[in-house]
Amino acid sequence: MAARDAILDAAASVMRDRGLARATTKEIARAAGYSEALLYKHFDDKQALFLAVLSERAPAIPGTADLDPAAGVIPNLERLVTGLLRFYLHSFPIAASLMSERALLGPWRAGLAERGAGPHQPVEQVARHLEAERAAGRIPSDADPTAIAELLCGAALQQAFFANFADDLEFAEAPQIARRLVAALRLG
Amino acid sequence: MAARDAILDAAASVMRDRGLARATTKEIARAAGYSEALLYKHFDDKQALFLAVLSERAPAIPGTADLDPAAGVIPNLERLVTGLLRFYLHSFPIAASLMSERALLGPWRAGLAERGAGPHQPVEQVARHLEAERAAGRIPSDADPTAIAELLCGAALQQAFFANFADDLEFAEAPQIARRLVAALRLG
DNA sequence: TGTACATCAGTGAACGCGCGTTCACTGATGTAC
DNA sequence: TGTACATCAGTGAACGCGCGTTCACTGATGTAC
Repeated sequence: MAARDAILDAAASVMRDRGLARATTKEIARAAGYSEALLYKHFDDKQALFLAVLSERAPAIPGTADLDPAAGVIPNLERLVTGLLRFYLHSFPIAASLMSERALLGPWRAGLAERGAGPHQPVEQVARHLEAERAAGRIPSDADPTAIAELLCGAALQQAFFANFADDLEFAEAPQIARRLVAALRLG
Repeated sequence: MAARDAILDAAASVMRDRGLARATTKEIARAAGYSEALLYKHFDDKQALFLAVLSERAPAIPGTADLDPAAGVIPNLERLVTGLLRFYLHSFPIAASLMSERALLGPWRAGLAERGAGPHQPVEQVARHLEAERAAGRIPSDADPTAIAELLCGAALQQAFFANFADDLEFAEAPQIARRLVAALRLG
């Protein structure tokens, strides 16, 4: 299935770099190094190809697995938020584009629901992390894990939007932004 | 200029309801009640029409003007965030769509810059409000106005994204969400 | 007052183009006897 | 071993369609004398 993978990779990169509107079958085939006709041997139609990209080429949500428990609450939160910034930077353009393609939004939502996923996932991940920290007495007992997760993920999403708007795909200042956002919560 | 206004209104509503991808000249003309040809008497081309919608039909950013100073810091912040939730709910789909139309992003950015506007505007507005509150000693002196504004605006943006994703354009729970987000900052 | 012309909002019908999709085909490789 | 056929990845060229855009035009209103 080398061709199928190449097509998915090409589609994902064209969607990211040129935008959903310019992600035509011609452009994707050219990027993949195959004919347009071959796309239709591997996918029923263009929409099926897009949905496959969405489900098989979605960037991984930064997890809490690789955090060092000894590092301290704040540095760990900062690392988590830095990961979120990078995650949203890459996934936002495509996810946002779907708002302009109502036809794709429904099937995408259904596909996510089937896999038990959805746009709330990062929030839930961060909220669970914060609950554990609170249970361990490392953040104030009156802190609201879900609301704080919503604030952090939301801010990360917005900063990713800014970076995309400014066409800054390096996003070198991600760690500083993470530090500033976490500090503002005054959890220490 | 009744026709021009009708066309702008129609374009804005089609962009919002059907998405940028379905906002064709035919669809817009039909919604406006005029011929497609007339669009080109009022706008050079489709892109010029879109840019005019973006600059002349952008929803107003909720200001601090109509806040009651006697109401207290927290309720006022809650009102501000409720306004932001509604603002992002309406402006997000179109702004996000532009990520899929790279050709429109550059001119749009230029147009915003010319008017001294941009996606940072809500953040700056909220940050200025918080600065005033801090200066008046109504929130802790170690609170970071800009970072808190980024958290609140970001969270509002993300909740608007969720609502659009779920196709919930009523967004009845906006005030509760605002209350939860503001409370999590523990500024009281 | 009538008349001749200018202006202007607005349109129906056509244009070329690029899109997604399909079709009939090729050529290499596998397989049965 | 050769031979006949099946399978399979892949393609060039065409298809119809809907898009943005333009064109030649109409009919109402204004204006000069």
